[in-house]
Amino acid sequence: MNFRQSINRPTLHEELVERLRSLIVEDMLKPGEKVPEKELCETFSVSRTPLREALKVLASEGLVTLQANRGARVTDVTREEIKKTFVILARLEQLVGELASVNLSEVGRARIEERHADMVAAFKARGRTTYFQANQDIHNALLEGAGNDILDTHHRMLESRVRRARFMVNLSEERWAQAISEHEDMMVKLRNRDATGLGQVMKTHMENKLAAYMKVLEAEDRDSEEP
Amino acid sequence: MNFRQSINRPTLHEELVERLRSLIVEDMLKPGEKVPEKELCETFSVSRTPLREALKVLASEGLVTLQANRGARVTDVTREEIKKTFVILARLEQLVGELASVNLSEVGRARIEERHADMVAAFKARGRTTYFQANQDIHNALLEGAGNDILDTHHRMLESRVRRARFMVNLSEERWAQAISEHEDMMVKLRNRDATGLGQVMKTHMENKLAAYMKVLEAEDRDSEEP
DNA sequence: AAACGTAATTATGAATTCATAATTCAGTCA
DNA sequence: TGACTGAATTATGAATTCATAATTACGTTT
Repeated sequence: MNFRQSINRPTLHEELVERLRSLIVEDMLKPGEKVPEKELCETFSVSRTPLREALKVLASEGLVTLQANRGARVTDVTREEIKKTFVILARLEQLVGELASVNLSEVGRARIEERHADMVAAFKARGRTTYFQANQDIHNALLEGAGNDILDTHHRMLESRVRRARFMVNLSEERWAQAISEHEDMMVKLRNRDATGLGQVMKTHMENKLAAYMKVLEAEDRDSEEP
Repeated sequence: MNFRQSINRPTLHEELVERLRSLIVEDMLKPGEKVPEKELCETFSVSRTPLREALKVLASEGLVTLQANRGARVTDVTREEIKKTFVILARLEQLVGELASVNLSEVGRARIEERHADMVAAFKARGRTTYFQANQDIHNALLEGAGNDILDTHHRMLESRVRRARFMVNLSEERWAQAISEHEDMMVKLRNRDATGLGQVMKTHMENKLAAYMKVLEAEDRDSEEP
């Protein structure tokens, strides 16, 4: 039995970090927008102290930007920063692949295979939400399977900064098909416990995501130039 | 002229994050030790609010561990966690090498060559402090030269957790010579702007540091078994 | 004397208060 | 009318206060 559950009452600021992170990642709070302490205190019915503590933590993660005496703003992640983040994420994903190949249990692998099937089905039915969810589950399972919690922490930090970008990318039908093919490849490598192979595929997978994202942005740029 | 200096007065909590981080990294506050808010407030003559904000930030970096209603303790980094951190650092170093090869200016490279010469001289004179400083400068210069500030941030976070370990490692004369040789190799690769090569060497450099560290620990274990 | 239970003390999480920097807005003058 | 000045307002950083959880100290019981 797990006694932790009953005892573990998280502190306010911990909960607030989660809630605020969600608000930002889910795009309820838009980039560049100022984060009004007062208003948020009312919505969450807490005082400013724990809220400000939470903002400090989010700032250290880079999700919000603090200016002395001018409060917090949702960090407006520039295109350049997104590139920089993806480059790092690609390497971390590679490491995740290598570690998961070795450390993931057979049970864990089987579970991933299941979710992979769900994902392919969602692709065929063009069910984006279901697809995103399955995709997320697979990546999380691999991350967990890698058995390196510190890697997990930093991966999550980096990913939260570019989450919006990742949503945009898969809008393209072409990229979607490519992503599925890459995932098929990942499953093959995972079945064979091919550490180097899985690492390589996952690195490329991420690099292709960046490339697709940049392509989308460039298309947008062209559109806005000639109205 | 730089006007920033005069205007930029960092907030208390920002300064405290720096001060506390130093205390932990420089081993003034030992792992496992509880961080007494009251005492620190007096030494820094600030109130608890900014100090606690700083602790929250350090906790999100993993340098301290918070327990609800039980305050903060300096995180006692286990051997396992040190391994996990080094594994990640090795990959980030590899990326640093690849990026620096491409992005570092010739002026920057020349400066690193100078510091490298200082480091070799320090090695020959067995000047550990000078060696450590030059070594640190080289790694920082490469990190900066990579031109990816997000990489920089995460690298620093990870490094601060294992700083003590890195100091221990270079105590061995054998490892010291090996490290110098690896650094020579790095300089060659950097001169040739061999991105893949420099990345590879830096990855291996870090992996060897871990190996040396583990060797030291195992020797200690043997010693403690048979007193 | 050891172990348990309870009261006193201390430390911590969170709310509130206070001082000051930033912003807004009204009034003035060109 | 529009730009500037300065007072009023608001928002923020930090200190203080308050309520409660955790720890310690003490006394009781066996």
